[in-house]
Amino acid sequence: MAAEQGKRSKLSAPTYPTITLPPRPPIDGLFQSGSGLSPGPMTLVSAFFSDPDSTNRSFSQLLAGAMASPGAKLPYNPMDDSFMEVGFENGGEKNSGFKQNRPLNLGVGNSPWFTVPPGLSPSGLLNSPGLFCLSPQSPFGISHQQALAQVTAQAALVQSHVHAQPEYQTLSAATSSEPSIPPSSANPEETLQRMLSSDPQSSAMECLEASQFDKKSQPCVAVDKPAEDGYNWRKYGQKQIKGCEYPRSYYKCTHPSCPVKKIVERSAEGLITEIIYKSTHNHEKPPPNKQPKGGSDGNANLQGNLELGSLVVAGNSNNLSEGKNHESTQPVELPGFSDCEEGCDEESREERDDDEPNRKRRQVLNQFVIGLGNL
DNA sequence: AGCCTTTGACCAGCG
DNA sequence: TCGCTGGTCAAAGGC
Repeated sequence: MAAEQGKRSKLSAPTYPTITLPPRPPIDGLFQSGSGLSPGPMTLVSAFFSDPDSTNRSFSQLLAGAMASPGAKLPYNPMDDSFMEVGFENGGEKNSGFKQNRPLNLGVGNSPWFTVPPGLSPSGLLNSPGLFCLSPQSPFGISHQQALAQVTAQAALVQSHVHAQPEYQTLSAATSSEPSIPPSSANPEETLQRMLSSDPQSSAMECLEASQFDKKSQPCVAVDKPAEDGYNWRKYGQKQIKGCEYPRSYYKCTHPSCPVKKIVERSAEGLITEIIYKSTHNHEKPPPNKQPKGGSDGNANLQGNLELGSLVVAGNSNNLSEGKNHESTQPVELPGFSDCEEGCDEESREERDDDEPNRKRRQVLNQFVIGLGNL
């Protein structure tokens, strides 16, 4: 294992991408409440709506801002069949690789990131009752259908691109030649209209209506679902890692003879910061009726919140036929979810972590995203 | 009954 | 060689 750790460190040391944080004024205003407490997702959403800085920004604007922002991409995670927004910057020197890959400060950055958690499909996110229970027509200024359409369309773009490139396994960086998702139209509403016309999601509102009724009374609680990726996982171990407040969890794919494992790491705040995949699925995803119920996978039992940190993929589930060895792992950071920006070393990260307001901001936004994804 | 998580023990690599 | 550390095993219990 130390060997593995060593490998990871070597492989991910100085060259893997880091993140550039685009301006993020509207979100910052969200965290100005002086309570110091982390509100629940819905509380946060309410705060979002009532915040003076955000009242003039529609949800579509926020989405468009995220998508159009220079670092924003929606990399497709072949293991999870999901998309995440990822932004990169060119290789800031990092001193030791693996552990360097911490999420960027949420609150410190300035971009209205709207992040789809790993394993949570955009449609899943937007279909979630937690999002739709806000109101049929969101105060953001666009309908949930529109939001769904936009995210789904963006996701589809990435998916088609990634699927065309089976070698893709480490969530390409800006430093690579991989084309990124083109920014949304300068006019987000126009973009939405185009997407709506091409990507009808009529079921979304049906789901909304049903879920509103069925789950209205359910608490908006963030549960730990590291990656709802369509595969079934069995937790086979948990280890307290030195220097980490929270244990690292080890999962195996439950498919017979499938060698895939994943390691879920947490930040000091108990939030997931890294999901490391090892090896390659030698099977297709289980059919939907054999997948975990309720949008959960085998990890649903973990406690705590979901933070979107970095995703490390060792191996390529789409690259089944080639039987390549998948020793390499390459962490990929998600913008707005890392404690560390370019050139940030351990020392400066600790300094950031000491920044209590920023830490709380991160927690709040994390919960926001988590809430949307899990409700 | 089957599958899951939990958790302590064990093992191997590294300094 | 030894202690530390991380990864895995496997028994126990829960759902």
